[in-house]
Amino acid sequence: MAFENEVERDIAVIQRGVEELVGIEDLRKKLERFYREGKRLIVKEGFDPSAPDIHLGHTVTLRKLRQFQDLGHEVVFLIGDFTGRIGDPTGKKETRPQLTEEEVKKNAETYTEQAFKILDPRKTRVEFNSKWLGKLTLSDLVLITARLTVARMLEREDFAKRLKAGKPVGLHEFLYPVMQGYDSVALQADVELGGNDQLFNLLVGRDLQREFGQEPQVVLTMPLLEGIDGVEKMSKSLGNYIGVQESAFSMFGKIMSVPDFLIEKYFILLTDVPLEEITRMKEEYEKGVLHPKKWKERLALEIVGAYHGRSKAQEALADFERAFSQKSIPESAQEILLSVSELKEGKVWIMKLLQKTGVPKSNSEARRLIEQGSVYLNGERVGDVSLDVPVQDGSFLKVGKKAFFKIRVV
RNA sequence: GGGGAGGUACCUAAGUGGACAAAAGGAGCGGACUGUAGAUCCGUCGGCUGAACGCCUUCGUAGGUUCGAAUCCUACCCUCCCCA
Repeated sequence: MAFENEVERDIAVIQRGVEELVGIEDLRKKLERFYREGKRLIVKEGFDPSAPDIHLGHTVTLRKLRQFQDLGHEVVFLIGDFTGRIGDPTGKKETRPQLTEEEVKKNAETYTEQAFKILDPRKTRVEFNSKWLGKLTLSDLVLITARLTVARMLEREDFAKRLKAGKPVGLHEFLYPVMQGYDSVALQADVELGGNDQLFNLLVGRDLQREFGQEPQVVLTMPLLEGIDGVEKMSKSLGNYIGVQESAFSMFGKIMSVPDFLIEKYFILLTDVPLEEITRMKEEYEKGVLHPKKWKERLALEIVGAYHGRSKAQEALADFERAFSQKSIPESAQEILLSVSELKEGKVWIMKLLQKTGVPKSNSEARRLIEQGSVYLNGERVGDVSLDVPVQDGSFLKVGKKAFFKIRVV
């Protein structure tokens, strides 16, 4: 076989961190053809337009897409504007609210803008699946669905589980994998990427392509990335996410609060540090030579550096040390504005001040925070709800462990 | 279409006329400890009021009975199971 070395080398790159790779022989064939005839692979991933904030969880597959681009292939960034109306059954969510065309457009823009922090725009094609799904007639749909069976649908773990648990399964939910699969047909995708929870959907695409006489796509899933709680999949709604738009300080801090047992996984999936090096660090950690905090710092530097640059990452580290090791004021504390008229003899009611931070969701919560001793002004605990506290320009407020504020009096 | 079970807070789940803002566990939040990790312990966990054991809203929805309803009645909506 010609180009054997190139193909095997590429496959090794592609396999890093992968959870499941279905159709490795197909992949080999496709890569071989790429080298022989120059036919680039079409690598597709679908994105939900209703959640346009990209976090590190999304970047796991985005980074993989980027690797394909670096190997010379074309990425189709597919916005599921049509599918989004149904809602992926993976989430416990009901049908999603219909987005207007403008909303979809706007979300798509912010979405791709963020995605291009990772993807190469020149090798990315953005598509919307309403383009073909919107044109299907009912009889088209019947013909497509006729190629799949109910038993096949029930193989999906999520459906099977809910069925068994006596939870509802909407008939329309069956259409989600069908439509996603049809996307692959419409795009003639060579590879489809997704999180491991997408495995079923991606496989349907493979089946469907075969039914339509196409070469079946290679299915590649990445592990789901646990969020900073270390348990649940990283997601915005669970609040356990690290957004790619976040400040260096906040990103750094969040990475430091990730449980130790995830360090290796984060390294593999979120950095370009070579696998051998990661393994070496892990061994050192297990031998007790490498302190986990140091290891994690390295991780944070890598990730923050990728989004903010090396020097900003270093600053974030220093700031982090200042805030937590030395328990003093981090440079990057958020400012809260207080006008002179809000002061009485240089004092404000502590509750007022807390509300300004936006941390407590209600006054009751604010009270709780104070009563539980989590509020510090200039390093001194404020434990009494009724206190009026003296503030000046530059006063420093800490709420809980992680929220820092600098007070500006104007 | 017939029969049965059920809808309680973020989740699981108790409660079947007053002591219920509602048991218990989990998640979350906070404190101690620490490395903003984990484990552990303690506290908290609808909202409003410069806070009182005062008020408002919440037990699928809308009405009703009652001094008083998550609990009883009526109608409606939704889900699950069995049969067809």
